[in-house]
Amino acid sequence: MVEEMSAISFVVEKRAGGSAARAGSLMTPHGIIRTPAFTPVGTKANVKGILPEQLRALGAAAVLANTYHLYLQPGEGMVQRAGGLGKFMAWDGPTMTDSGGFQVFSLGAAFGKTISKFTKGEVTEKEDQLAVYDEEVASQHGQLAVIDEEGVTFTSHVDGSLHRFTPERSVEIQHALGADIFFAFDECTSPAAPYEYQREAMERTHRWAARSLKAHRQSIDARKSQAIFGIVQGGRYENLRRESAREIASLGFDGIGIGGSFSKEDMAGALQAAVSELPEELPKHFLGIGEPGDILEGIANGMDLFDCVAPTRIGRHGSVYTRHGIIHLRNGRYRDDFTPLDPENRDFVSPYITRAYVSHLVRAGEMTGSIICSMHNIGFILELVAGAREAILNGRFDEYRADFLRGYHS
RNA sequence: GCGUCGGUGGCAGAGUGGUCAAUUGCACUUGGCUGUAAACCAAGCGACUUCGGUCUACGGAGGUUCGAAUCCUCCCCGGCGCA
Repeated sequence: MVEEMSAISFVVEKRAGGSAARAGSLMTPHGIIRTPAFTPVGTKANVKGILPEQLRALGAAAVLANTYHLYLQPGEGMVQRAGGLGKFMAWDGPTMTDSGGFQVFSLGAAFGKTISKFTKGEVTEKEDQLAVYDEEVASQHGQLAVIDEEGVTFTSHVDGSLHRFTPERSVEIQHALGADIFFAFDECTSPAAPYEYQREAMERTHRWAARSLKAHRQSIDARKSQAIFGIVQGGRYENLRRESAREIASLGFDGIGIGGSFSKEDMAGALQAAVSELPEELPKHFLGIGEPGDILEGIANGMDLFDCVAPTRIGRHGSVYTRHGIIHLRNGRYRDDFTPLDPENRDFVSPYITRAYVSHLVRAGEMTGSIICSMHNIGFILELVAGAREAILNGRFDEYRADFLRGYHS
């Protein structure tokens, strides 16, 4: 076997005693990411409402952007001419790009429906029927993405034009975007899809993974400056997760992404099954996760990297994380609440800004309210994850996690 | 004083004889949001209810009618015009 060069390197520095949690360092061409780490999502080359220097001040190490969105607007060529994603958005730290695989889901099976990455309880029969990709269903229900063996055909949500992604095309675009780490093109399935479909999609994702990797290896330049992560799928089924992990691990990626959908109850099991089949030394990214509790769950199961839109989305919509759970600033009770956003949080936003003030801004539709909440939430999650890393290094992660959860659900 | 137009739920503003407890927007209340079609989406928003309804409501008081937010009379209030 030929020695494969990689643009990144990862070392595990400390393993927790009671769980699979570990602390490490991920060296990238644009700096070190101390793990576990949370990377804020900057889909269209910006973290909504937040400037790069503010991100840095909040403690973010890296930013994750999106291939599909940047391809449509402003086009990967524009980003390339700017000198790559980081230069383009004036972020000098590490960058990552998602492959567009999530849009196969969000513009496909999930289009026009209420289903998300997570199921809560049973899925209705109607949702179940619509949870797989089918050209006929697509035309009937207005889906913007239709899948086949070779790739995915998208209708642009921006202007309705028709586009085609294949694994090779996704890699080509991601090379132009130039992030330090990017993902193989995959199919993120609906949690409502039945077992048979999860298997079919997973196997297709494996074929796409091999094609993505092959396409990446054909570019000597890209291999010097960019790393590629393969994505494990398999939905909420442990046997599929195990099988997928084995297959993706065998291909020789620089790192692993755990993708797809779960039901809340089965997440830990699916994760454990996948991790048990993955090489210890590879960095592992839990795609699209998440909520504080889910991040801690991920860390406990050996995840090193996380990304999620939740901090900025719920923040923009007027909700913030606190040590005692999420609060909705739109609620009437906060109009006269002159306490800080989260009295127990140390980030630079919450100690100085009152709930009453943010409540006013949010009610008045002022973007500053959304920005404050987004900044606070990103700061909160970054602090949570940084605290987890500290705890792992000090050998008391389990205690840290238990303490946090006790407060969060009180 | 005369003429004229108008007074509808927190606000704006539809409706002009039954299908009106009253369209719609905003405000308000509460949910939701996990690799961002999302500064978004959903539900509720007179009172009581055995959930079938019952009662009180469209400036006020009378009246016409089987039936009135809608038609008539008087009164009160406001805009505009003329004295």
